[in-house]
Amino acid sequence: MTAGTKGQQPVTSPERRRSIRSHQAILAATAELLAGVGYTALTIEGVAARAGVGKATVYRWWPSKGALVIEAMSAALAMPSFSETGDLRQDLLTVGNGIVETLARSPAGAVISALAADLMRNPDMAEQFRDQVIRPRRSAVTQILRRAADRGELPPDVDIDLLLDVYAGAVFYRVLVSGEPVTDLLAEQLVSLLLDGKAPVKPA
Amino acid sequence: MTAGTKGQQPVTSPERRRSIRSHQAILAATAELLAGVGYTALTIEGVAARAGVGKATVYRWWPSKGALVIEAMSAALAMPSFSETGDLRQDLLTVGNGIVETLARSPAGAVISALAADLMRNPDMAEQFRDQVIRPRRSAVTQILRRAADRGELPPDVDIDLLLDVYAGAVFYRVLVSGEPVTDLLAEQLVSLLLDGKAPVKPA
Amino acid sequence: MTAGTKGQQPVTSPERRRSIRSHQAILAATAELLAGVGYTALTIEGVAARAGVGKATVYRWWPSKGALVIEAMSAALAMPSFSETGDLRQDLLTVGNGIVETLARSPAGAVISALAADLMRNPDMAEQFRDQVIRPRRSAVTQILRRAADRGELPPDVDIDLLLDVYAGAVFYRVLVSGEPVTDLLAEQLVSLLLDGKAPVKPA
Amino acid sequence: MTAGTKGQQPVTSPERRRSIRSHQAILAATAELLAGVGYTALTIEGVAARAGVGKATVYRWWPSKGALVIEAMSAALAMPSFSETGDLRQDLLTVGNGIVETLARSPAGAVISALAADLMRNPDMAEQFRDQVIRPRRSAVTQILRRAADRGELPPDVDIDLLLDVYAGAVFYRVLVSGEPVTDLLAEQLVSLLLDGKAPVKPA
DNA sequence: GAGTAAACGAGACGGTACGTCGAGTCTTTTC
DNA sequence: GAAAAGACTCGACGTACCGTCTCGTTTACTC
Repeated sequence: MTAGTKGQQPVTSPERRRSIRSHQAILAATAELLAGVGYTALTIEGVAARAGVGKATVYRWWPSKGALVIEAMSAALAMPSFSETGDLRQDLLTVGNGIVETLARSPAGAVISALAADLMRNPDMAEQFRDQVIRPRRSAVTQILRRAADRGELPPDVDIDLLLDVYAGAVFYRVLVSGEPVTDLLAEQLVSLLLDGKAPVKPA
Repeated sequence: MTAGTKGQQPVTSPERRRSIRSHQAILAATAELLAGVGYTALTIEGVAARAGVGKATVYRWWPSKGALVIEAMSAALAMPSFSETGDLRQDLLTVGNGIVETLARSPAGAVISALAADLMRNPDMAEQFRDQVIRPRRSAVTQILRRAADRGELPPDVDIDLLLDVYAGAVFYRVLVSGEPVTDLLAEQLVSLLLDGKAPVKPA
Repeated sequence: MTAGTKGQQPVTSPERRRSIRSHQAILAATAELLAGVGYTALTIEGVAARAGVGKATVYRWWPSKGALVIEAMSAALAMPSFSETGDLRQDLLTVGNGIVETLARSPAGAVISALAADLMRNPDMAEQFRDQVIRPRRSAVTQILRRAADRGELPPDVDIDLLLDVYAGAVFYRVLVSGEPVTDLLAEQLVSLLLDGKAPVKPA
Repeated sequence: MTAGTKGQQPVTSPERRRSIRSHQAILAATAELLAGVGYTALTIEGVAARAGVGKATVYRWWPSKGALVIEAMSAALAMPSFSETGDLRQDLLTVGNGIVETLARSPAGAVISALAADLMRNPDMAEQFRDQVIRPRRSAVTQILRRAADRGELPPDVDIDLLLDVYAGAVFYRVLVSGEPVTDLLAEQLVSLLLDGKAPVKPA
């Protein structure tokens, strides 16, 4: 089960980890199974078996399936590739397409959705998720916007977090809830909304 | 498991349902357990027991836990209360606060998050969810915006669906992923963005 | 379950049976399923389905699976073929081989074994079984012995029932419990024991 | 279902059994339930519950209800008490009454009857049954007869197995099939038949 | 020949048990 | 002396039948 996170940190400090090999085999097995069968069908038992490891070894280092998956995902998920052009609109489009790509087309989107339930009920896990997955990726993008604000392309007091939440949220919601197709157009419409203040209009 | 939606409709037409009492007891039990223990910890076995019904009776009419929960939720979840003032900004704020309320503060938000994983992997269930939960609620709001567009308060070719996706998505994403607090301010910022085209700024 | 025989007779007298066709379809289906899947795997549900009949119709006329099977068996099982030669030894051998044939080689043996458990716990069923299956077949053989006793080939006060029990019992026990092979030799040894009073010896 | 004995041995060698306590609790619970509710009404679920053990633990070590019951029975059933007097007739009578007692009056008879169906369809189980239940008890009796044959009280080439099958078979058959009462007289008649070669006669 | 009562097919119902799976804990064995 | 192996208790899974119980819908016997 997902809960039971009483012992939320590894009981022993990571340095004590004897078998780095086991540790990595577990993460690798997790990543493979995530890609293969998805989050829900992934079991600790299966991870242990595939990693050639006892279940207890998994439980020693990770308190829950979610925690394990988050760590595996953060190791496997590519960081967004910087390619800052200095043109805010262009950069934002690139970023947006990256978001679309990750959430709507890669397996990561499905995994994040599946994590959602656990994240809501488990603040520790939510914190870990933000720490290891969201923040590193966001901060790269935040830099871009920060610099654009400094250049005057955005209001100096722009709420970058909100701006990104709007951006990612729209994509996420489409994929998850409304089920509308997510196309490249979406990124364009969103950039137009955020930069030009144009309420989104249907394409001609 | 959650999936397995091969037979997505009740095998027999609903008219054959003999015991309306059972049927409703099951939905009621589901709603109670959702509120009590949440989606993940809800089991068909528990629903059947609480409803005083055989497990087979549940399985006869609903193909999966998700389908059952969606139906129970759509029955239990209040429709947004209209209070159209004719002032678009005001109406949109009201709508927005309703969304915030539902997603961030009521149990419904947690349930929807929990459903997310299933919705991604199961198109039938996603369709049912949109049909029974999203569309009825959205269409009410869509009317408001439609009329505002007719009045000229919005561009005539405004993409209402996208607009709503942006709105709800931002809230959803905050609650679920970024974990930022969701306050009344959020609705204001979003309305400001959507209507005035102002990139969101941090409050003074 | 096999029990639950509270209403052991058909509630209504057999003359009221409306559909002789149904009645016979049920017996036929039972016989087919007995031959096909055996007693244990035979279900009332399966019988009803194969007979194109509602389950209730089966329950209306037979109180239990066992009762149904006994009736089907008694209808299907051939009576021992008389071929009395007047020579007791010869006749007894023929009878013996018939018993061996029925119990050890035909499906009937397996069915009777399977019924055993029910017969022990259910006197009504045991009585029905003796009435419909055992007695008719035994009485034919009893006649033969009776006549042999009259001719003086057996003591006039011979306990025919015990004699037959010994005969059939030995076969039955071999098949069922000790698992020794049951060959034609067995009948010979038993006849020799019963007629000549020779303790059985191993064949040369 | 009763069958399904594909994996007839415990998958792991018995030495791996961790909890001897569990193992014995299961056998004890089985014996109690056998005595209490009988074979047919005995369920693995019930055994597990009464033993305070998970169902899976039962299934881990025994492939079927039958196998479990056989082991429990062989542990619980008393061995025949030797009291060899050296007088064959007397010893045989004692043995016979023991058989009558066990098959016709103790619960063991009912259990064996109930096992019959499974034994017929499942050679592995039949073998286990003979190994653990029949053979140990028979060999004791076989010794007696063997010695009597050595003393010349029986033909040297007497077929002891058949002799015992006749003996036990007659009792078994009476109890199970013909339903005639099983009295002490039966043992006498059978001994008389086997030793004196007297066809059984009705008592005066 | 119409009216009526039952028996009928169909199958939903509340249940019980099935045999399997995975969770998370605990113990034994191995390196 | 950690970690592999895996047995353990527990609880839910989804399925199969049980025997009972409506449902309409045929019959086949009255009148």
